[in-house]
Amino acid sequence: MKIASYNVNGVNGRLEVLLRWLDEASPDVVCLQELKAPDGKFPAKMIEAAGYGAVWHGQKSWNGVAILAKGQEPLITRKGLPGDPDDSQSRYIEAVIDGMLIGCVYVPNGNPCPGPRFEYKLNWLGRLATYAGELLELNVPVILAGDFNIIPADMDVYKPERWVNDALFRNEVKDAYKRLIEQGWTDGIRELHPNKRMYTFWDYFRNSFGRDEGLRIDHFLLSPDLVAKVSKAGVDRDVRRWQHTSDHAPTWIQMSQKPMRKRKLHG
DNA sequence: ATGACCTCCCGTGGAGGA
Repeated sequence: MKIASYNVNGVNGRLEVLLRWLDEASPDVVCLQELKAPDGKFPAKMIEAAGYGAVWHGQKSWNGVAILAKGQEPLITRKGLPGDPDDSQSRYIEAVIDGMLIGCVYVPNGNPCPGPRFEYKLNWLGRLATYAGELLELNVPVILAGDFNIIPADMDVYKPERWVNDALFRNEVKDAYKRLIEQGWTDGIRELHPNKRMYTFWDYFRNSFGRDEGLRIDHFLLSPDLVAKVSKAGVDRDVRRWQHTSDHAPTWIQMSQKPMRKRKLHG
């Protein structure tokens, strides 16, 4: 079972790229971020024609997240990150697929830093930590996948010294990621590739992709019972080369088997 | 380097992205 995350940077503007990638990569589950479309403009019919059921949480112009499942309808369990009823940004959606809880995450960018946008990011990450802790207590298989807008370590950025004051690499943000790991989540990509550069984003400027000046900011956080089941992980870098492509590349993990529908932990 | 490059919007440049 292959589970992917892809910040499409406009689901309608990139629809051709998305559909081609779905056809070629054939992921079982896809978490999409940055739809940049309101609910009524989500291209559900084209995605269905490609063989995928979908649930989505859109927003005009910005943000927006969706979960796709091959050959089935995801069972939606949540729209929006809990913890602030005044937060109107569409950055979280969650669904059950094959007995697994899939949380699709789009963490705020946070730039410029310092400033209100950075404060919003830190606040959002605090709410995510609270909610992620509740998810772990359920003792069911959970994956939090998406664009975290966090560069976890020096290895995850081409020139760390250039990014020290950026909202993606500030200590407060790296610490927020570490807190999630300390809760018991495992970084699925790093679990399989502990020493490899695994960039998932290259900006449009300066021929960043051609020079491989990238960032690893798209992540899979696995609940403890899923860690032993991850057999492969990778980045579909070729997609970043395509015409009219997103600045992110699709990123994925492969589970060696379907997890049990229910699992009881003892002790 | 307030840069570049790309999306969206009802726009004909601005905001947001990372």
